[in-house]
Amino acid sequence: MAAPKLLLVEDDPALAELLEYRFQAEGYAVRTTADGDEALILADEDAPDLVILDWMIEGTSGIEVCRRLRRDKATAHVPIIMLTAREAEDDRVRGLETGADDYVTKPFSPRELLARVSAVLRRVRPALAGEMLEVGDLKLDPVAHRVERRGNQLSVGPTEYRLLKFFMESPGRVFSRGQLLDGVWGTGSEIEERTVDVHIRRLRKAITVGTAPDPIRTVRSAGYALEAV
Amino acid sequence: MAAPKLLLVEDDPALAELLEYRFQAEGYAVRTTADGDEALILADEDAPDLVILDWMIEGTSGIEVCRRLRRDKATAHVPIIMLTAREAEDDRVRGLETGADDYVTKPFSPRELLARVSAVLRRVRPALAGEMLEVGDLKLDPVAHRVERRGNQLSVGPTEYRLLKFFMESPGRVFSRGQLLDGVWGTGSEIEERTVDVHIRRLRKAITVGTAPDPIRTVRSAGYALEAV
DNA sequence: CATGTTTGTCGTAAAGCTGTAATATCCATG
DNA sequence: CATGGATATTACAGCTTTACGACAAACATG
Repeated sequence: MAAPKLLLVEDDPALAELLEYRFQAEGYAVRTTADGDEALILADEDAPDLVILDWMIEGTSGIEVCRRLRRDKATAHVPIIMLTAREAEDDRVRGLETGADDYVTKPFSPRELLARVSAVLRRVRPALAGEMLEVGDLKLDPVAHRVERRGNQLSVGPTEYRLLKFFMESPGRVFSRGQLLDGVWGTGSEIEERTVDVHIRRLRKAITVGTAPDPIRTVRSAGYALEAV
Repeated sequence: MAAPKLLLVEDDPALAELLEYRFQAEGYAVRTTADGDEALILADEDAPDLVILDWMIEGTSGIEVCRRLRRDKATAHVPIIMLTAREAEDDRVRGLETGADDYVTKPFSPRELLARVSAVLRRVRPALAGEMLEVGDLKLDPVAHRVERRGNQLSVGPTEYRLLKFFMESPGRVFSRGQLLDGVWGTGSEIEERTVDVHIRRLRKAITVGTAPDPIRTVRSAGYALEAV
């Protein structure tokens, strides 16, 4: 999973450093600036997945930064979480009206901000919040019903799709043909165990990309497993 | 524009009445209940566009209501704003982790809650807020009821329009015929699933412009999805 | 009320998928 | 290296799902 890219705009050095540290520890790629104008430049260079924006910063004000981010097509849909003083209800309302997605009032705990960032990302970019299955170079998006390998869209039939999804939910684990029949075809299916072989073959064929190695391992007299390649 | 449907779950009668009044004045269709179990029933009968959920209610707790809404496929994607006591940071974090989209801490002003509701709806259901929907080269203006593609004005029938709008609110996502019937025709419609095919074909025909590719993807034995082309 | 549009359903054609069986190949072991 | 057991591959007939065209009823519109 690519690390979600955050842009942190905060002019209190102590708070900025604390947050940067915490977010990096959680697997986010963080860039930080104390200045509104610089924030706009950074956001324009490489659009972040989410902006955390202190409302009271030097230079261009938070509200103005928010408005300009929304106006620029490249960043119009990047979610923004603003940090405001507890008392300033007006700021909060104005921020939401300007197009901020959320606010967190100071003082807040890093844990709360983390939960909020993760909630927003989950909503806006499900793929970034881990609703996507990844095993080695295989990616499966259950919402879009898509499978991709090394950037190539794969065309996978219904049964092969279910089979692959089943494997990807337990990477590395060996399943017997009986277990696969139960898990993929449904308990009590009246299907020949040998038929599994055929679908494994079809799946292997479907996920072949160039010279990439076969990620499905045959375990003689036991079953099959999907390996992270 | 159809009035956005809110479900308000609040057991303080005074607050409930106040909010109901304010939201109706702003053009929302509000249903109110004080009880968690009843909330689930109401939400299931007719999925609201947004739920405002007090964390401390009688009967089933707020967190449980939230979890169950998320678990039911029909309401899994309905945004939830929770109302919490100011001090209870744990509740807020837990709420966000459970799948709530936002929280507002008590006491709050109705104006702030209004701003937040509108912000959430704008983000999750842009069409409800009158914003332009864009997916690939398709543009849909919910206010003017117009659809255009690559500069060409398209002529789209009523049902096809609703269908397209529904798709454009969740680009890339695959919907089963049943989900489409619920979302576009309304819950509990007594229509043949095969009929969806026909409307898909009509929609495909309506959005054909020159040699532009078909943005509607058929996912065999699963449904259809609109792709950003 | 006449006219054109929209809507849901059918029947059929076309496309795609599935399970099985027959055959070839692989592999561990004596 | 021969052998028995297990897996791989191929072909195919039957089945399921989707696309398409046509139609009558319902609806809207002037």
